[in-house]
Amino acid sequence: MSALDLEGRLNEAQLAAVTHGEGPQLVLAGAGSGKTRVITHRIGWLIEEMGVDPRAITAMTFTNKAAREMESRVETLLRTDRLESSVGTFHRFGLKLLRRFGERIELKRGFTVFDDTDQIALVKRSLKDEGLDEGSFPPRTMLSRISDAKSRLLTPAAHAAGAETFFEKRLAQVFRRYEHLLQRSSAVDFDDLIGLPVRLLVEDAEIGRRIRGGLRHLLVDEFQDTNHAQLRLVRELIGPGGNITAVGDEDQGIYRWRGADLANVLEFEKSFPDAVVRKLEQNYRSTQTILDASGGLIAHNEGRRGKRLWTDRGAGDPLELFRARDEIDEARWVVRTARQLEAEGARWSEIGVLVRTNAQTRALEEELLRTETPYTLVGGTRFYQRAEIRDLVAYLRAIGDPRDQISMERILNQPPRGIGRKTQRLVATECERQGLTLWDFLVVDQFESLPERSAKALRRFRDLLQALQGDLDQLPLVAFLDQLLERTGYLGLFAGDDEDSRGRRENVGEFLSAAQGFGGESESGRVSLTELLDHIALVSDLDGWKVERGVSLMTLHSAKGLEFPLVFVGGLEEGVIPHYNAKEPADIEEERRLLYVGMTRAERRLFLSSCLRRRVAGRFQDQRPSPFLDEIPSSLVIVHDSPSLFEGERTRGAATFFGRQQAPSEPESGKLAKGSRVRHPKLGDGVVLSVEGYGDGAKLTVFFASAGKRKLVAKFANLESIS
DNA sequence: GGTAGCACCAAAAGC
DNA sequence: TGGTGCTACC
Repeated sequence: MSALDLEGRLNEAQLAAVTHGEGPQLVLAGAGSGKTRVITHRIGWLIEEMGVDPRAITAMTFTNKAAREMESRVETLLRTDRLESSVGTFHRFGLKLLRRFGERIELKRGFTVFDDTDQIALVKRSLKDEGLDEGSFPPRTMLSRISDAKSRLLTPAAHAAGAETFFEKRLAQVFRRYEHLLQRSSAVDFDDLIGLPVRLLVEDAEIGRRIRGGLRHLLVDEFQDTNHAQLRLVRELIGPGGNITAVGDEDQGIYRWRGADLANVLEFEKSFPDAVVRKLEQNYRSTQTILDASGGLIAHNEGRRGKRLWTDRGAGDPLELFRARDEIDEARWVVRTARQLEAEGARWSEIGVLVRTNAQTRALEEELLRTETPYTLVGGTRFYQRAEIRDLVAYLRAIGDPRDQISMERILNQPPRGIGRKTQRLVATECERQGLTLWDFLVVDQFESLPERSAKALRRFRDLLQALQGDLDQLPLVAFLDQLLERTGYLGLFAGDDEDSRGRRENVGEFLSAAQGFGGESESGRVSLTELLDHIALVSDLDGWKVERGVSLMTLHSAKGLEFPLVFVGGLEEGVIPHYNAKEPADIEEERRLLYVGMTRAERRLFLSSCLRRRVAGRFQDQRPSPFLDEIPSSLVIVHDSPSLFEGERTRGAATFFGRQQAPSEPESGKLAKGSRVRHPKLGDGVVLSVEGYGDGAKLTVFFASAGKRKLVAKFANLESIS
């Protein structure tokens, strides 16, 4: 029937979601159940079959990557190369509205978007202004509390009203100051990109009508990651009975600490009373064994609507759990196993190694390097966070908008130009006294209270910026950037021949080429500058990451949305996952979901590992197995104990420790159970590490003091049990 | 004004 | 253990 051949491409549940009529629907999409397929096909269906104006459709995601993927998939589906619907992140959507209508809520034109580093700087400044010290009020904590308040759409006043404790009251003070400084810098933060559009929609009836009028269908991806403000934005846009398709999976909500509220999914009908709720339970990614193992785990969570994933791909191999002596032993096993899989035909890029914390990657990286195994560490230091890049961005912002205090201060003496700490302090008090911004102070040029030397340096700096402002109006962006480096002599900072300098020079070069894409030849740089800065603010490094570069090593958080045929999850220990900071039941549930997300990344095989002890913050610590291991059906897991557990004097303690848990999948094979001591006529005494199969045909892995690990078939090995 | 060395801290990270 | 931000010193 349809040009899109929906019936041929979709299963029944997907088809129902795609062809849903008017009104709200919630699609509970299990891991690997084809949720992107549903969203893209629904967009296609609305346009192609329902004749909806593409421009009246908006799809919101959380990451640029997801947005790009979604957009290109719809384009392929509709055989077009420029989709007219709007597909983008929440924040990009918000920013677009603010750039268009921001003046209606007193936003200055050309405002900047502050990222988290700027935010921290702003919090530190607020603390200073309020006379509070960073020791008792850690900026990071303060910021996350402020962000938390903002993501619940609280104003400083509303927040202050609810403040009772001493700390809360100080927090309210900092919050108020923070907002004030933000405004004075004519900047907005990420929370504002959601919160201010809500205000716009609520307070300005006319603009609200215009925005709503242009929007007929709204699709939201990863709904379990939305916070209160985002839910509110969505509701203001489309209304409680509107055409929203929200797709999400409460079992994959791992951003509670960032303000995400699972209730948005769990109690969806409260926000959208007539919503139709559908479940996608057929999985197209993993084996049934992997689904049952992860399903067994997640079933222990209370806060869920419940799903049971199934596949027609067959059972597949059991999971393997390796119990290592320490993280080095663990890393060796992971890498050895990975290399073995590669030797058997897997490609490096088909292997994903997932861990809870960044610190865990160290041992793994060392082992990967040692064995010359190709790998990519996903995440890590971000390009736009590097000092040299931040400096350049600060220049661009300060030139674009001299009121941006934070940026102005950053470049004031970078590279050094005679405006040192002392001068800066003098200038700051002077600004304060006269009630001027730094830039106004420079322009007014009343430097009487300053030493002549400083005054000269300040004038030189002001003239430099003014010259650059002129350049910006006359030159296209790229030429302007060259001019910027020229006039400031910035690269002089990295003139050296050492590796560090070279790297930084390269980064600057990379930044220039990234800027190439913005603005044509003829334009004045000013227009494209805003675009470039918006882009930088909204883009992260993870976006540029490609899979083809070897084994992927990353945290569980960054693994979300990815899949690998072969997956390792390391550090299944109490304190690692669940992390020791997770104390409340809700935190534990989130940790469980995190492991669930990791496990469900696997297509064919899943390997788990844990350590008996681990170096934490530089010292050894005894580790207990993660309680989550008990929640995975034991019949689906083969357990191996590290041979190194049975070496030397550690043998006893280790054996007792692990003796508690028997390898679950093996039927009793008489005396030859895992852990039992045996004697071989030639190889001498040993310990059974694992048993696969049963009876005479069972394959044993035995560790012999004389010969190391050996694989034997019970029938032929002639083993004698000893004790 | 620049920098070496030391104290301090260590969960995750999207936009 | 390693990375980072600040102080003390040159």
